[in-house]
Amino acid sequence: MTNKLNSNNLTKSEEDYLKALFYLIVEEDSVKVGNNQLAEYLNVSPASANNMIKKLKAKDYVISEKYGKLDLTEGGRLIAVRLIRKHRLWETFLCNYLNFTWDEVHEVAEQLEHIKSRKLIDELDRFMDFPKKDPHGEMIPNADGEYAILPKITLSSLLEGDVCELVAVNDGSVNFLKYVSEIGLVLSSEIKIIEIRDFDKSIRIQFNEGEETVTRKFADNVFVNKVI
Amino acid sequence: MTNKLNSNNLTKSEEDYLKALFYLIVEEDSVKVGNNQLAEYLNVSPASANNMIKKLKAKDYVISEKYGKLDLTEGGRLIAVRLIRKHRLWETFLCNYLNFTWDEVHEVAEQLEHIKSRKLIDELDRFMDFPKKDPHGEMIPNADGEYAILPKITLSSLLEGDVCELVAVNDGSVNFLKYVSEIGLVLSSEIKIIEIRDFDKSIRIQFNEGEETVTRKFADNVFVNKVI
DNA sequence: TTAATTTGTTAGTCATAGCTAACTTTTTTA
DNA sequence: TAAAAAAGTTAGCTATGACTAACAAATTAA
Ligand SMILES: [Mn+2]
Ligand SMILES: [Mn+2]
Ligand SMILES: [Mn+2]
Ligand SMILES: [Mn+2]
Repeated sequence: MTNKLNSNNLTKSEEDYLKALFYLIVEEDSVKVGNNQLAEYLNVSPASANNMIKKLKAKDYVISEKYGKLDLTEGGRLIAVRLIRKHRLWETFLCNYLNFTWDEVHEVAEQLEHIKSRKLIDELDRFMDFPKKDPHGEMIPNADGEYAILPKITLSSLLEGDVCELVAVNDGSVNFLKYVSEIGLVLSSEIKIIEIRDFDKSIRIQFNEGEETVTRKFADNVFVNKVI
Repeated sequence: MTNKLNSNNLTKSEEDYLKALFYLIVEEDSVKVGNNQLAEYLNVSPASANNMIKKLKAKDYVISEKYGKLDLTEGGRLIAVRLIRKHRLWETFLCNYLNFTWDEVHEVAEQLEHIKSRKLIDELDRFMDFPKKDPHGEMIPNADGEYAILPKITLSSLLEGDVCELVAVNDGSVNFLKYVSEIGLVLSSEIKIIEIRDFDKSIRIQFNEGEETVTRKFADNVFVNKVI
């Protein structure tokens, strides 16, 4: 019932809070992250988040002034990046070796990322020959916690006539991911913007498998590399 | 932070208690299992075990009368067997694909066995082509919870002149497992009993890689198949 | 610049899962 | 068969991490 094991001593909850903070601070472009924002992201009450932040401050993973915004210390950031590394490596393993589809992996990876064993994750990395990207196109941090964030240009930021390549999807809901695959899009699909309709800003796109009209909300969740 | 997911709803602790009960009742030959015995096995206080047993009885996984011995219901047994299946499949994966040695796998499998995903474990099973035994020679239950217990004859039960094959080791400590490999024994090694010394019941054995004298305690933890 | 709204904090409660100390029942031993 | 020992139970405590309700501070709008 005791639980020391490898490296750090954080609980699953503490880890999830640090990871959430990292996403809000680094991944999303929200400059300042507040307590209630964190609470909402994690689906907990503001009181719960406040409570946990207090603990993480005591452990020196988080900094903030009373009533002020939140920030991660270097230690906190490192734990978060390692979690993301584990999460993405597991997702890659599930997709590439265990017949999971890209919309099925997140839920299970959310559990697997908390397994404490340095050797496990480094060997898994080696076994897969050090993959660079996860099934959603996101970069996998390396064993030293180095984390390359890929430039995030959304499909919705392009103009009529532009051509781009699908590089990643916003690590989103099962619904969204299923939708993307169902219309025939996959990572590295080449997409041309045919028309942006004035009426509702919906976007007509063309790609290998045909043409589709997608909403702005859809396009906001698709990251691309502009080609033309 | 919520945690429903696949199949059952048991906590890690509840699962570990059911698995422990299963080992004590089925694997070991102790006919009757008591509360304090369970507590000792799990390194918790008798009060803690008693408390958990109460919960597991309420959930209909355990049966016992007040001050009486413990038993698993069919439901409790099934959960335990599924845990053992997961534990042993993960140990097999760690050994055969991730360069873990047989003394390193248990600790990590103890965590991995609690990951809740039917698909994950069945696909892992398929990926490894449905292995029958784990790295310690123990049988892996199949997806239906069918569990073949292999007959457990210990090396210590043999007589001078007998020849046997090492089929399994008692799922034991890192110290023991390291010792076994260091003297050169592996699963399916053929072992001949050269002499049982009267003085201290120590046993002189001969096998491929040479000769060794082992204690009775050692021989109690080695399961064999008598050949001659 | 005051009032309303949003954001953050505190206090107190609950469930889980440990613990110790004290007690009761059962079993063993003398 | 009575006393001692072992086994099992209960009560009451702790820590973690949720929650709600009430309150305080900061920000935004009137
Ligand atoms: Mn994910
Ligand atoms: Mn998680
Ligand atoms: Mn094991
Ligand atoms: Mn376990």
